[in-house]
Amino acid sequence: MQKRIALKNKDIIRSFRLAVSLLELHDENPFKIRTYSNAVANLERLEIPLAGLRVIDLEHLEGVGKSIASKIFELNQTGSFPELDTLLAATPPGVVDMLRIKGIGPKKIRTIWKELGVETAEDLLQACENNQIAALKGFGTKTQETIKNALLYSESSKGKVHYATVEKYTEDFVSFLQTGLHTDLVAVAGEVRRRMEIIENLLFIAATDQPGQVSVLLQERPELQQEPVISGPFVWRGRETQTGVPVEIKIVSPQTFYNALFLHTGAPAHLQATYHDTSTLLQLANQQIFASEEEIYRKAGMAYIEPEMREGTQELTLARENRLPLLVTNADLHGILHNHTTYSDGANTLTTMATYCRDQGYEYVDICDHSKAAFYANGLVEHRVKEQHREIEQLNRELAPFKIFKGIEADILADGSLDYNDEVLSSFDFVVASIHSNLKMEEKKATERLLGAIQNPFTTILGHPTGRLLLQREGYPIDYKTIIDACAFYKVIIEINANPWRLDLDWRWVEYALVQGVLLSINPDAHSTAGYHDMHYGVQVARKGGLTKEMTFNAWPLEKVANYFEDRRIKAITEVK
DNA sequence: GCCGTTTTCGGCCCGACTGTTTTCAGTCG
Repeated sequence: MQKRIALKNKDIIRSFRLAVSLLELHDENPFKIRTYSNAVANLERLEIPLAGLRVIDLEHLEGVGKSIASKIFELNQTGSFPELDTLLAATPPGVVDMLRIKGIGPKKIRTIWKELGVETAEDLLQACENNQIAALKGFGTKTQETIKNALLYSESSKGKVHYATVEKYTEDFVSFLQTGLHTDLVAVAGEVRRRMEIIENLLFIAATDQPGQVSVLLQERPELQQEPVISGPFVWRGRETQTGVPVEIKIVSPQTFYNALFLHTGAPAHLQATYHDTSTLLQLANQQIFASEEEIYRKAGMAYIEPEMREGTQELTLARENRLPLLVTNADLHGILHNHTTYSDGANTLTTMATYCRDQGYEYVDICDHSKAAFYANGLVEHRVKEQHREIEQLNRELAPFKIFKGIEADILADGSLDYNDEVLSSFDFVVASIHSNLKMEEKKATERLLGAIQNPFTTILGHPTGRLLLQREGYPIDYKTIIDACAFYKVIIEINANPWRLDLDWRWVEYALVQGVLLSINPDAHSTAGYHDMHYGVQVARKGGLTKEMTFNAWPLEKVANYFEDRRIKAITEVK
């Protein structure tokens, strides 16, 4: 009997996306490919789980007919469907991997594969080095460079993961060791404790008087593969096999636990900081046993520094002068800005997005669907803006005192203008301006384009300033100081996009923004109710950068936010008259 | 492969941009 697998909608969508790419790669009927793409677009907007549906129910879904319905059903039964299996069997795995390369699509990959016989990333890099790619018809030196850069970027991302990928794992693993070793003295240290956006290794500190016990316990963790050559009696080293991330477990005596935790949390620049003019924190923690991290800082004559700030930048001076900021917390947030609904490319309806947010205890939610230039994301043409506004007004009457603000994520066009006229822009409570197209830009071009949007009186918030996707693509280069200075001058709020793939504005620029008096808003860019939970990651990087409650726009209460939006909107209308 | 009929087969088909061409295919969002 076949095992029934309960797939999530996104897993099903992922399989169909792969099928689309493979069909294109194998030069199948373009209309068939379009149909699959349409089905994917419709499935993305579905609020109900596909897993429980019968074939006959599936056939009634928009864009889904007999064939696709049975494929969805089959996916749920077996995890695949015959056509996908056939396509995969006809494609070398290395060629399937190439589909992930940004800047080239299935057609170009087909040419490379068929003309040059290239079937792996290594061969592809070699072909770039040998100038074979540039020589292909329809290719040139620029395409070859694009491919080479993408391969090198992907190579440099190997064995690294987003913070969000390992957070839950590290928490569970700490509990596991605490239970097994009968102690509370187990903690994650290193990059994870510092809440770095990209994690290159997992480091744990475990206190026990019986070091041998750790190896015994780890036999229950098949996902952890030891590398005996680099391990020892007081350190276990190896890898977490699902992600490939290196893992290190330091085994210490209970007395030295806090010293070890301290020494393995701060970045080198933090530990090398001097206190009382001569000694470093590193020396201090190596010389004397402490019963807590607070005690270490006290001894050094500094205020306690939160782990996420221990990077060796401005936090040491602030701690010495007892001027450390009181960092924003999840509990400080009153509302959630920048969210998508089924009006554009979100998975949940306006009502669902709003009531969910209300039920989580927030005072307000801001809906920012895509604007009309984002055709691919079903961006809102003018009459649909009006339609959405009517629905928001109706819901606001029903849900009061909870408030839905009418926002939009307006595309910043190539010339820095926004893609609606002033009249339409003035109909929103506020505007998030973001770049989504033509991401290949020089720093000068990108900075000027952003400046254009910042100078638009209707722009309230600058969305994900660099467009980066961590571990997947670098953002366009920008002159941070110029952008932040302009936001200060034109009173534009900067978003800290909380999606773990973005975390953009980068936390390294938070302090500079605060010094210039720029407000920051921690926004999830949620495309479903689940997306709201990304706020947590945004708060972490914001804290890392030193953000306070006062300077976090969405930590403001409803009335203050409403007044801010209205004042700004009226000022903009007056300005363009 | 789906849809919508003039019900059983024809039509479906974003816009901007890049990099390659010398008029447009491929890619992206």
